[in-house]
Amino acid sequence: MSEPTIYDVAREAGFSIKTVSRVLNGEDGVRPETVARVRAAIDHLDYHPNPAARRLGGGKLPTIGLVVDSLNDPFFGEVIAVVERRAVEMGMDVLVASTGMDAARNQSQIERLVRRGVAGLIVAPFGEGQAARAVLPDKIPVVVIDRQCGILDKDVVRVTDHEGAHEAVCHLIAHGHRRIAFLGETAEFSTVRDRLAGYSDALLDAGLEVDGQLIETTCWDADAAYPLALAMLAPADAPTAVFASTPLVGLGVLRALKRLDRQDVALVVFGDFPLAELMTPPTTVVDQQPTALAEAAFDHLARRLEDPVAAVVETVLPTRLVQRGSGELPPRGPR
Amino acid sequence: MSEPTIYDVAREAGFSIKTVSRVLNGEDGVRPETVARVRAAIDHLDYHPNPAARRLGGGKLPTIGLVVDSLNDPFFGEVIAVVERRAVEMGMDVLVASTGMDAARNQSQIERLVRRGVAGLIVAPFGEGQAARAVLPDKIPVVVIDRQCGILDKDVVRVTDHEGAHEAVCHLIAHGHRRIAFLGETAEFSTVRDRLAGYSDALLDAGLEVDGQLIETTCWDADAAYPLALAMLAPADAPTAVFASTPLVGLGVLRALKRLDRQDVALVVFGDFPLAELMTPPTTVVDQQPTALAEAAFDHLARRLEDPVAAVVETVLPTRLVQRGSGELPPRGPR
DNA sequence: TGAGGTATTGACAGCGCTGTCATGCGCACT
DNA sequence: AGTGCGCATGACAGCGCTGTCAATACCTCA
Repeated sequence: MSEPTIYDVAREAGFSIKTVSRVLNGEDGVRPETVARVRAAIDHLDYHPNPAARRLGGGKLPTIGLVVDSLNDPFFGEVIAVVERRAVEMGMDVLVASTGMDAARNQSQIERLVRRGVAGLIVAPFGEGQAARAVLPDKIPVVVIDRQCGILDKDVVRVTDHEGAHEAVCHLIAHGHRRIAFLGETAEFSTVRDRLAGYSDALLDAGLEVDGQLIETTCWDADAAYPLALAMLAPADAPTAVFASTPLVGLGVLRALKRLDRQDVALVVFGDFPLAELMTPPTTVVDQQPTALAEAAFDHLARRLEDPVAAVVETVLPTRLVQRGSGELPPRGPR
Repeated sequence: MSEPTIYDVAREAGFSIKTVSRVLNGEDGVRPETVARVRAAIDHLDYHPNPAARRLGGGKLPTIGLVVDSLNDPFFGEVIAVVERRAVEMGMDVLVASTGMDAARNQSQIERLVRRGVAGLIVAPFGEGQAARAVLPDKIPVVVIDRQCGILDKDVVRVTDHEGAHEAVCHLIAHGHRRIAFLGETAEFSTVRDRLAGYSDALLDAGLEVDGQLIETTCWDADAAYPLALAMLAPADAPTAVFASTPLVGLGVLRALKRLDRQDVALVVFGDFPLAELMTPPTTVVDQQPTALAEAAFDHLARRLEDPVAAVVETVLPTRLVQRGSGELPPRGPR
């Protein structure tokens, strides 16, 4: 009635549990004929090894931990979907954890997953440098996604934040804009700093000055971004274009534009979002391909699961400027 | 160096492991003074019980399994976020699994989670009736969300699909519409059938006829809905209003409207979505409050975790018509 | 023919916990 | 003083697996 155990398989196959264990783990030194007999017994009984027992016997769970800022963010939604699909393909499952942008919670979540015995971790770490590094475990493979945070001894998969922002702002400049706002989340994220640097460099490259008045880096989420965007766009000398460093910030900006009933402000958002093409005008974005990022992260994790001492790699995926209309608006003349 | 075990705690506290175990599990028959000493030892050593060992000793993992159609659907994103937050609050964690709208995968995913030893399951079941019921385990608590599927012996949390659709279509009728299209995913979902029934009833209540030409129930996703919506809206006698039975279908409709450059077709979407208010015109929706639904589902699961034989309850949450503009458009006159 | 090696398999302990049952103790009561 | 009981605690097996080491059979080579 209850689940078959390794003893049932051993009895059915006519070998000891150890031999069954060997077959299960693909160890060699077992005669092919024996392997076949054991396999047949496994199939016949529909046996599945008990992960808890395996773990107790000194192993890891067939489980991957995924730690992200927020589980309902569309960007991470794509990541979760990809990671789960890939994990299931290789017989593993996925424990999810959110940090809620809180350093303490970030740490406790990671510790919990490690104690659970996950085999590996994919993390969008919250925080910076030493502090961020310190909470990442060393005993199991970890792949860092989206951010770098100065972590040198872990595999990292991220996108060309600087270049993507640079390209976007150059694009706006090429369309005649001179006063371009930057709205970002907290500068605690390396991504935001890199994108800000790309923004600044683009302005400097064009011989324009970087005006601190046009830079806002406290837009924690869309709700926080909205009033800040309103304030930024209200003055008579308001910027003629806006660069939003994340989709959530972009959403706040779009709300502000809607509220002000303005369709003449150019906008480029870093990070694509589902309904961008339905905006009026359709929103030009820097696509960071969350799917490809997640696939790459999983590839790295799978590789390191096989070979824990493989060399550390940092993968930087290219971004892609998707012109849809909002980024190609000309600057509005003075009122 | 490695994690402290129950033996370490026992030694530190000066009791046997069994007494520590009793304290850990809140069993009574332990002197308060002893409890305090054991607690102190636990804190001092920063001891955390090993879930795998617990499970092996005949228990369940402190883990909840969550099975949904798709992990990057915004609706389920909200559900995941709520479930994870609540789970972590009570010291549990969350294994996620997606069915990809595939009955076989639905079944294998559920089986896998059960084998892993999750303590409970929250499932948006795929499929119908007996078949759907058969894959749900009986040994652990299960809460069914979003759909009913004729499952009578499990807690269910869903919304007023029929009433919500009825209200939406009445709303369109009240604004003068007579030819109203229904676009839905597959009729395999009870939700879609219920919403279709609400739609039909609203028409009949108003003395209007139900025209099969205006009903489409094969819009699996936004990509499938788009051409179907285009076809539906192309003819000279096209409907003047559309009711989309899910946000994904609504997205397809919005794309079609954008493509046709029509802003005069009334639209109500069942299910809110993040950028609805930024559409032109802003999209009127039937809000199904995914957050409240997830909270209720978790409440039920927590209750049943404590009391496995509690009476089965079905919670039906109200929907709310959110008027934003698209649902209040008047019918366009004949061309 | 016998020593030594290799290939294959098995016996058994132990992972960290919980369940079962036993033990010891102090108390009320006869 | 003797009996019985309830309370607090402990000893120990067992959950299903893997790691270590031993055992057996069969070869090879001298």
